Amino acid sequence: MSKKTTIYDIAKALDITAATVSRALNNNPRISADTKKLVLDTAEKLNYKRNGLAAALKSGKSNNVGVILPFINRNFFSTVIRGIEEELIPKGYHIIICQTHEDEKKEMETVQNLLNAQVDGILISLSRQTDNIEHFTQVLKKNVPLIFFDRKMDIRGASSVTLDDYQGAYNATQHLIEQGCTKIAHMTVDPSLLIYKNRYEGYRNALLDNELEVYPEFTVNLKSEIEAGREAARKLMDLENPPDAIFSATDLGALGAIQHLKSINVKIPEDFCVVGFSNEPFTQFMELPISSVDQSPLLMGKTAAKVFLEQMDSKDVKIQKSMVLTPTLMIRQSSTKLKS
Amino acid sequence: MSKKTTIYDIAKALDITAATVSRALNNNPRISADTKKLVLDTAEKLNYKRNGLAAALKSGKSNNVGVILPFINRNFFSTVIRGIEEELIPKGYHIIICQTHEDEKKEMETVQNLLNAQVDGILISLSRQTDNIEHFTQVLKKNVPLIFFDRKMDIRGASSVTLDDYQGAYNATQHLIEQGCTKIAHMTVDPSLLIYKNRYEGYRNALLDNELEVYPEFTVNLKSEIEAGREAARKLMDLENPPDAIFSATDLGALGAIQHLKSINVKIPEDFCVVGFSNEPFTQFMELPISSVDQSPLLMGKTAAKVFLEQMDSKDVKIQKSMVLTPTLMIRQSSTKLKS
DNA sequence: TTATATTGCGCAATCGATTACATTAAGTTA
DNA sequence: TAACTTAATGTAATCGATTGCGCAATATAA
Repeated sequence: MSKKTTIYDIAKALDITAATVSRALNNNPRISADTKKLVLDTAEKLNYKRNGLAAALKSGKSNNVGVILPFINRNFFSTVIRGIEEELIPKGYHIIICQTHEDEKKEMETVQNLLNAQVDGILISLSRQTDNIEHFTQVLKKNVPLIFFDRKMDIRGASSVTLDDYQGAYNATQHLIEQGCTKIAHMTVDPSLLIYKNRYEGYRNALLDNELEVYPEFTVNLKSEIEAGREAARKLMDLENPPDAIFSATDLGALGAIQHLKSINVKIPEDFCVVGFSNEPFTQFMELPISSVDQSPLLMGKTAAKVFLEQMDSKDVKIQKSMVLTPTLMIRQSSTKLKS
Repeated sequence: MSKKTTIYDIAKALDITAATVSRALNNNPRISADTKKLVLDTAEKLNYKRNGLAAALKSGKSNNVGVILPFINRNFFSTVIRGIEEELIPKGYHIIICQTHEDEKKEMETVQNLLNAQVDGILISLSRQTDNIEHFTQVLKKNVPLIFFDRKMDIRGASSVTLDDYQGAYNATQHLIEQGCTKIAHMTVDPSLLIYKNRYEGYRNALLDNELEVYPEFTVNLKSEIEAGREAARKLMDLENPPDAIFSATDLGALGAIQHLKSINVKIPEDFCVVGFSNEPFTQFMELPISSVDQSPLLMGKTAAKVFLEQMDSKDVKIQKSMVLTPTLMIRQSSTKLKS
């Protein structure tokens, strides 16, 4: 276990001081080209590796950024992460990923932990439960960039990258209307979360703009689970005047609904259309591929990362950016009544 | 932006030295209970937060562990991560996740980066390409625990947690045989990777143990993609003497095969059985749920984390552990010819 | 009562890199 | 040539926490 070589070792080898070595390694213009080369060569020879911790301690910059999200094992989130990585790793950052499991308390703890670990920034997608903002004001007070993605909260000083959920929902609903559906139901999850509220509004306004009635009993809340989708579809179809289409705010909900509809021999898409939301991979694998709204998770991650980098580059100026990505409707068989 | 409080601030407030404060905070037995209480109270009052970087620099322990894997946006891997987190976060560790995208060069870079960041340990699932071991011996030389999961390499000093791929494949094949299939084909990916080699061996030996012939043309290599599965199935069915079952080393391969089989009106499971590997979520969502071998990713992650903790607890003693988890065959409709 | 533990805490070095502030030598200008 | 730049490097403090060693005060033993 050979001791790691430090700048002092290099200094000793060249009979100069550690300060000079440090400057040479950092390509400081006040160091002569000759010395730089000597230092670089010796560093190489001695197999020198910069001790990130020491540098971090002194400079206050850890080169770590924290990413907080509800779950990692969901395609949407893991793809966002991939986007973040693609931007940040090449810049020398490390990504610390933390899951909240939709638990506000855990979210608050995690923020504290990351702050103690001296992260240079925090990218976060809110837990469902969260309504406290104290932990976020703490982040901002410490002048640590805070960027929300997907699930945001409006806080002065925090940036955000979100999807235009309203537009996505509007487009999906409009598409169903264009397919000839007139009694369109909506499955939502937790209307207290902004994203679901926006999806509902998009759905609602598309109906209104097309002079279709908005039946309250056509909007059902459910957990984002497949069984819940089945159950909700059952209830909808048991109505006196059942719907002829469903726009679901989640893909699993849509899938559950389709399963129930098939089980009661409803023909999709001939007699019933379904559109989901998130464009989860399975939607295209199904025997009956499911139409869905794509959230561009890769782009969202990259964008959030870029916003973070901007904020780092100009720590003095206070930047606050709110970016909204445009969703893409992926039209598949589950809603293709008419061939266009 | 108030300056962070340090142990010196606490010391000054109580008119004692920072050394005492440090010891009190670390619950050192040489500090009196009274002093400890005072320090703790004052720390609370001044909103003191330990600077992890400083502690890390001094102690050489960063409380970060690196997790390296090919992709994060695959259910198997993201669930392994969840398992790792569940064990390590409560112990105060942070998890730095890095993706190799199956690129050996990137893997080597990543290992270097993590080492420079002074991680306390590295948990890794090999990239497909990797055959170099230099970067791993470097890790071990620095006395940093190295634990492989799922995709391993045999290196002195490194531990591993893997699945008994052989057994999983054997059971799957045996199950197909018990369903009455006699001409069982096998879709594999990259036979140079140990996991696929073992799956092949399991398949092969199950056939041999049942005195079934092993036809070379029944084993096909493919990428882990759905189209490849379709294509491979086409080739298999075009054989003079086509198979009556497929055991695929990947779920996407199985799905692609099923899609092709359906398209040529082969009845599953009546006339043809299919079993996949990995138990990806979609396998149970399908209209025809696909049998698959579950890899217990959560358990794998937890186990790998525990092995790491063990190694940390006894840094002096050299522990090398190889753990093999038992797979579970999830029998679903795609291979249920006979009701048991 | 003297010798010896034990308890509680301070002193100061240390981890490795960074950087404001000298300092020295060489080059330039008038 | 004196006065002044400029270039290149050195000095030493600093980031915040940890820890071996030592010392004083109190407790225990002989």
